[in-house]
Formats: sequence, structure tokens, C-alpha cells
Amino acid sequence: MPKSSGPYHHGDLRAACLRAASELLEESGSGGLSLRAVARRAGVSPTAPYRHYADRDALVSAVATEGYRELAGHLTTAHPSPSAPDDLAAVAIAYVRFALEHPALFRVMFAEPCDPGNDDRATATAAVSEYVTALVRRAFPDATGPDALATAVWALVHGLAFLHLDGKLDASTPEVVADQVRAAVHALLAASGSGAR
Amino acid sequence: MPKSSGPYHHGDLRAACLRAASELLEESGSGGLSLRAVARRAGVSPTAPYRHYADRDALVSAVATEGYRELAGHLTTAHPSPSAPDDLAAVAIAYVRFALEHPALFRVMFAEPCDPGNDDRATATAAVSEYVTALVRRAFPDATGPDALATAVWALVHGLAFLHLDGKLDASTPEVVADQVRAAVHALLAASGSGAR
DNA sequence: TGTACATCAGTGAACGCGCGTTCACTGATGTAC
DNA sequence: TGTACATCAGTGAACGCGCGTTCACTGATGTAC
Repeated sequence: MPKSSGPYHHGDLRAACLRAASELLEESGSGGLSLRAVARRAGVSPTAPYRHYADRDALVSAVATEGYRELAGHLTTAHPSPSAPDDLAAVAIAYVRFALEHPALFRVMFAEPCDPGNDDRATATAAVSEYVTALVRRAFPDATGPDALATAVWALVHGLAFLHLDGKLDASTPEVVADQVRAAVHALLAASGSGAR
Repeated sequence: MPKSSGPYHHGDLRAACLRAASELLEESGSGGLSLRAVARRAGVSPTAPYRHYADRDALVSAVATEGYRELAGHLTTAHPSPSAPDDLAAVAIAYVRFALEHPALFRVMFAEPCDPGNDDRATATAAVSEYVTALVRRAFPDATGPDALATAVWALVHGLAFLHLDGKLDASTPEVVADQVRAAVHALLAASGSGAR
């Protein structure tokens, strides 16, 4: 059972590549994410990753997929089944925080054109989208056009994440960011409350 | 006076580079935006652009700056001084449409980490931000926390733009997109209306 | 328990590519007299 | 109006680089008997 070092068969190069890729992403941005750099960091020959990923795009898609899963986990950890506006705000804050903590990963997940034929990736993306929709539907069963509202919520939070990421808003402290997100979500939800029924 | 072809001094290579860069961006995405490709398209030697741009980053920043100006123009064309919710929705729709019409440019403007020391670029960015803020302030002079509301509006629209760009929402026809944007903006504005005073 | 063999993971040399950037240059433009 | 010269825009060869990907290979693992 290969554990750490050792000129073994490495054990789990697939996972090691994924980990190396995330690290590179955070350290050097998406420009630093090359197959060769990943192999280097995993301590393996430049061509070894081809054993596990068909090409560079496959690696990038795998990284993005993993990112979606992490994001989903992050959100459910923030609140397993939010229904009150405050719960929802907490989830929104977690979303934005995730973006700020993993900026390059977040950008790859959303801003990188990538082959849409990748099933795993499509599934993981849909999972986040469905999580948000279900959440809004649960919180506002009476809202007219719950899907439209879900879209608006997602867009609002997503936009906040990106504007923060690009330094367009004040992100000096996590508290400032959290307050901003909370205020925005409440504004939107008050609207849907008055609009329902 | 050099007009079109001819082995002249070219006339205005600076502008030609900018134009070539935009075209490349739309055709091949941000990956295709290299100094050499720009020079090639402008019909000039690979090093000629260095006469006008210190390095690749300077070119990219110039492209982004130009993009901000175009976006600002697009918005004011949609409505010169919006105040009613419907006016604002029209501006929001123009914002999203701009993103969908110039996807790669929009990504470079917002999603590309770029040197923040570029004054022109910072100014052009601030202009968009101030346009949105002023617009919301004019539309809702009574709103509590107009800046927070402006942030929410911008984030909502920006998020819609990005989600559409990444194929996360239905963008099959311009009408579908417009309806979605309008609905989302109205939801948010209804909230601010009830929250004001 | 031991041997033979297929399978599979990782190696290492090599390829061609486009890139950013440097450098010394050339040829056109515009100014001073 | 004509010449001399400085300025400036564009040239073209060259550099070193890291990249993605190919290929034939080697060495470890696991299975069949």
C-alpha cells in the first residue's frame, strides 16, 4: 500500500494531479495550469498524467467538476436546508466566500469556455443550479414564478462574487463582504415576499 | 495622408492593433489574443506593436479600457437618463446583451487579472460603476442605502450576464433573455420601493 | 507455494509550435535653415 | 524652393521558453495455473 514517497507506481496519480492542479491554480492563476506543471508538481514525468486524462481539457474539466462539488458542499455546510431569509443569506455569504477563497478555481468553473460534452462536469454544474432552485422553492412556496426568482437570487449572488473577485467592490474584510451580501439578498427577498400570492 | 493599403507608415497602427485585438478576441477567445497575432492581423511585423504598447499586458489593458467605454456608450444609448423601473430594466437588458454580443471581450474586461496600475483602465471601470450608482440614485432618491441598492442592481445584472455567458441559463433567443432580465430587475426594485421611506 | 504471463502505470527522448521580447537596422516624415 | 539632418515608425532575424502531444520503452502489479 503506497503511502507517501517511494518510487512506486505512485498509488493515486489521478487524485494527485487534481490536487496539484488546484494548488497551481491558486498560486499562479489559470495561466499556470498546464499538464506539464501539474506533472512536475506531482513529482512525475510530463507524460504520466496522460494515463488518467485524455488531454489538457479533460484535466481542466475535472478540476472544474471537483470545484462544483466543493462549492455544493460548502453551501450545504453553511445551511443544510435553508428556508428563512436569514438562512438563505448565510448560504449566499458562503457562496461569495468560496469565490474569494478560491478565485482562480472559481474563474475556471465559470469563466473558462470548456468542452460541454463532459458529462461529469455538466452533472456537477446542474447540481449547484438545482440546489439553488430547490432552496428558493422551499423558502418561498407561494412565490409567483419560483424559477425566475431562483434565477434572480443566483444571479445576484453570482454577480456579487464576481464583482468582489475583480476588486470592483469593497472586500477589505470578510465582515464587510458578508454585510453587503446579506443586504442584497434581503432586498431581493422582500420583493418576492410582497410579490407572492 | 495614408488611407487604406500601401506600404506606408501605416497611419494609425495603435487603433489598428486595438481593432485587430477585438476581432481576434471574438473569433478565438482570450487564448487567441497574442501580440504576434495582433501584428499579423494588422499586416505588420511582429514587433511593430511595441512602438505603441509597452508589452502584452498594456495591449490587453487597452482592449479592456476600450471595452468599458463601449459598454458605457451602449448603456447610455439604451436610455440616456433612466429613472422609472422600466427604463432601468432597459439598461440592464443592454448590459446583458453587450456581454452576449462580445463574450470574450466581456470576460477580458472582468475576468482577467490585469495590472491595476493602469490609470486609463481604472478610470474607465470607475465610469461604469458611477454610471450605475448615479442611475439608481436618480431613480430612487428616497431609498435607504442607495449605494447598497446600486451594488445589488449591478451585481444582479452582472450575474445574469455571466450566467448567460456560461450557458447556465436559457439564452436561446434575445427575447427570452430580455424577459428574464426584466423580471429580475423588477423583483429587486419592488423591494427597494417598499423598503424606502 | 511458485512460476509464466498479461496488464497497466509511469518513463524519457523527441517533435513542432507559437509565444514574448531583444536588437540593430532601414526607410519615411517632418523640421531648420 | 531646396538641402541636411533629426526623429520616429516599422522591419526582420534571432533568442530562449514552456507548452501539448507522440512514441517506443520499462518496470511493477496482479492473475492463472
